[in-house]
Amino acid sequence: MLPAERHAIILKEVAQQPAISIRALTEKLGASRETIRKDIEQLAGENKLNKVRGGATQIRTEEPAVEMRAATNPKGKARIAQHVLDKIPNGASVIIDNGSTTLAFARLLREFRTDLSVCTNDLTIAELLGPVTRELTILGGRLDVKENATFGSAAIENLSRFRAEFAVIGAGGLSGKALFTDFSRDAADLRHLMLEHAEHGFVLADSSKFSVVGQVVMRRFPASTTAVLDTEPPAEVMAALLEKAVAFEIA
Amino acid sequence: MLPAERHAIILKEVAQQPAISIRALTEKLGASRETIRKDIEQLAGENKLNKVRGGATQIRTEEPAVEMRAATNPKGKARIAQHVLDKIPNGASVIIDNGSTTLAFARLLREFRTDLSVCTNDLTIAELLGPVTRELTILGGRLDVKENATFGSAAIENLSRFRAEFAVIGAGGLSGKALFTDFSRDAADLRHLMLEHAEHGFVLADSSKFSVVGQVVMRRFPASTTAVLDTEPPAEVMAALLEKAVAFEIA
DNA sequence: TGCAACTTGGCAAAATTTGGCAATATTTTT
DNA sequence: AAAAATATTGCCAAATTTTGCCAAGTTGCA
Repeated sequence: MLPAERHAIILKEVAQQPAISIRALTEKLGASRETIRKDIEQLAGENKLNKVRGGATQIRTEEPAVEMRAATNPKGKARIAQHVLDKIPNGASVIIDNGSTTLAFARLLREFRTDLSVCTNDLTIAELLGPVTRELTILGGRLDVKENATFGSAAIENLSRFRAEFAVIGAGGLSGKALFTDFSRDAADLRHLMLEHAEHGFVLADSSKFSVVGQVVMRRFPASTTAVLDTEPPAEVMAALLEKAVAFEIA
Repeated sequence: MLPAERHAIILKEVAQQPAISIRALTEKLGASRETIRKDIEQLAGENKLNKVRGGATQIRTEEPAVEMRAATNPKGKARIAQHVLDKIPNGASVIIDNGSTTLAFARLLREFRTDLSVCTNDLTIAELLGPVTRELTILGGRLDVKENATFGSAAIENLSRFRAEFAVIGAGGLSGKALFTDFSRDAADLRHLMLEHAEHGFVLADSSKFSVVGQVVMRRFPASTTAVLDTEPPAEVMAALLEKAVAFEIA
């Protein structure tokens, strides 16, 4: 059995189920633990799968739907939202990213801040805040139906004409290895640009994002950016944040 | 059985039912109580579920009620919409304006045309057509809450980068004196640009617009534009249309 | 024969199981 | 209804198993 054959079978298995154990693979492939282990090591290096103790797990290629994410850790998201809200003065201009955490932030805004100028690519947030903000600008672009938000080059171009005092963005995942990651290149690019186009940026990541790794690694944030978490992150995430000098606060 | 597998199954169970007992999970997963207990502890730490005595419960959140826009569908608008729809081939690109008549057109599209590329400034139409069109582009800009659509210089700039085979726009009023009129400069400008950026333009005006005169007079349409009415207009409107050489059809 | 890939063995680390005991819930008895 | 008896569960610590990782040995192939 050639290595390429094994790799193909391993990837097929991992595509069919969320995880596969080394033990199961040794039987299926007739190879020793160590060989399988090295196969997994290599495939993990190529980002084809995640290496975990005892086997491998599939790399999540898309994040769960917004409704699902909104149901995850609502308390943590609300606490983060309140923390950020306290830092935004009345009358400010704010760029708000698409996502479940930023949606929680928008819900708070609707109740307590009716004098803001808001710019967003999230249609759910836009319809939520439209009636209560002083002005609401929507970023045009290709509509992603699942996210109910716009992305793509048109959105980026649209945003390039816009500046704000604050940017509030989300993240797909936060891990020790890759730090902030996202599930699509489009989203990552747009988010980065949002940070660059604001005087102060906030990156919201609740604890359900810990240990989640998306495919796209976000670029280094501008210096004016602060990450806001709801709980103390795992040790390796904490170490990575400190090493990369990412400013962060715990709500 | 890998931890990741167990976690996935536990979360699936908890998503399906409001609560799940450790006892049931030990049987289903073939792991000991203590392992399950630690799994639940960890997942609860990530706020994926609630840890309770004897098992775990799902995190439930109140979902904001989705307000449904009351949709009346007058016969005239539907007839106009059908008339225009017949002229648009499958796979075409279409710019759709904001408004109630164009909304009727969009409803038809949703049922009969799932292979179009659509560009619109109307969020209601966007959410209606998003799931069924090949691609949907939203024009960015200032959100008009009453219209649930975007307008302003940003929308115009956005549109300047966009071209389509067809444009389907509405009108605020149609009268003998002023011909096509609108209620805001923003809307009129955007509509005119939509016509200019399409090979064929359709201006939809049902009979309820006949005796209405808006504040803003629309500029002369491009030659490629056809007005579509649902009934024969009053004599003076008819005369004006003929005099100004506006192409029109009655659905 | 030489080289690369694979296997085997061993040890440390991590995960899991097991058993015990206290706290809490449930049932039975008074 | 209160109290006692019984069962269940949480939590802790030790024992057991599994796994990772390293190094040495073996196999297969050109």
